[in-house]
Amino acid sequence: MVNAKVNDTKEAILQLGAALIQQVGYHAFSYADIAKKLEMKNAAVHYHFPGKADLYEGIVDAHINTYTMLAKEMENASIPAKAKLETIFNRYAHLVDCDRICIIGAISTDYSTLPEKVRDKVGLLVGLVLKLVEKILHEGKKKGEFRFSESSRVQTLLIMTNLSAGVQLARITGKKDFDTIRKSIFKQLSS
Amino acid sequence: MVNAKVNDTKEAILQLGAALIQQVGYHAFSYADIAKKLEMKNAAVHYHFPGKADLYEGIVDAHINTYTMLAKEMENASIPAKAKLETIFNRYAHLVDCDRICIIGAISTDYSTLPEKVRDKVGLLVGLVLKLVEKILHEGKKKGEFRFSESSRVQTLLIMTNLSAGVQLARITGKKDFDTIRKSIFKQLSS
DNA sequence: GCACAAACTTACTTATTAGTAAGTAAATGA
DNA sequence: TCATTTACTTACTAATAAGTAAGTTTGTGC
Repeated sequence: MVNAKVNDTKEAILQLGAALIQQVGYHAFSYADIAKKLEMKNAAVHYHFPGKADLYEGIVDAHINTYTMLAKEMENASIPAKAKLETIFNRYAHLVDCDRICIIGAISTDYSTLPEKVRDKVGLLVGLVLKLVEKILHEGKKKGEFRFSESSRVQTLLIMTNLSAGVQLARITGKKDFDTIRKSIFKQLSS
Repeated sequence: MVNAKVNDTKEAILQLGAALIQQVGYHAFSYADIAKKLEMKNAAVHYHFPGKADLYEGIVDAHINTYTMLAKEMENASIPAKAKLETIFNRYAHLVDCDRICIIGAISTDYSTLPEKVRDKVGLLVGLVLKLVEKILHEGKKKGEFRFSESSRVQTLLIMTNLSAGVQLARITGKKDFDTIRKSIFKQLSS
């Protein structure tokens, strides 16, 4: 990989880094692993991300961007709230297929070992994701698509913990349990 | 630490190991960390657990024992199902205070890096925990303490994922969110 | 066509990792 | 009491970790 565009390589490192965090955990892979898979040298990874914490920060930043964009898209999309929520669920279902766990779940394991700067950004990311789902639920309730007795915020906490740990559990007990959780949530929301 | 009883040292390693897995993650601590904290040499830890995977296996075994005993106690206890469920919830609430995440959540991160032998035992452990809660919910429903429309098994999946990811989320957003989830679950169960 | 910066590689360092081999001190058991 | 076992320590090894300094190639603006 000689002289590829910056953003290509940097992007590739970010995506592989995120995949590894979600597949094996942050402390279970090294820069050498990344370099080997991307067919470059160790030092090339350090060129883009001097320290491993910088890589982590970059990955969190990327997820903040993704969810900021997703939130904007959903704000403007004129589709049912149910379809919006399904989009979120599909993202999590896909994780199970890739043998990944959700990024927030993965981060929560590493959290105590992260520098404060990164922790702060993680807080931002989590806030973003929760807000996104909260808005979908709120909209769905207002439009009569969803029915739930808790506040949208509390219902978001319940559903997002179902999703996050559902993906984790599926690793151990199989995907069927994730699908069961998924169905149950939608059933309850439209009862 | 010269000539302490086997079980004392071994037990201390197991407990510290579990704490570290739940606090910083399996791949984020070393035998040197354990040795230092227990004021012994690196090789002493290897004496009790030759490889790190053996330590992991020992920790999973210990949890299997704990939950087997807990299940037996609860089987025989003549207290309300609600009290039994509260015992489970208290265990998880305590984790938040110790800056730990739940052992199953922690394991799910490491899962892909574990040897098959350990994975199998993890499967056993998860089955045990789920069965324990399922029985509590089933009993509570039969006695009219709890009300829920799903099967006990599905309701267990929902609640346990709420709990596990609730503890993880609380690390990032604060304990208040865990308490919110807790209250909401009990409210829904007795509605 | 030349300076310069971007995107690397080569070649290293230092620390830490898991793990082992050999020795020792104290308790146990016959 | 003497051999054996248990629970270690001492002293090491080989591999891997993160990270860096210095050099090289390649594209770009002027």
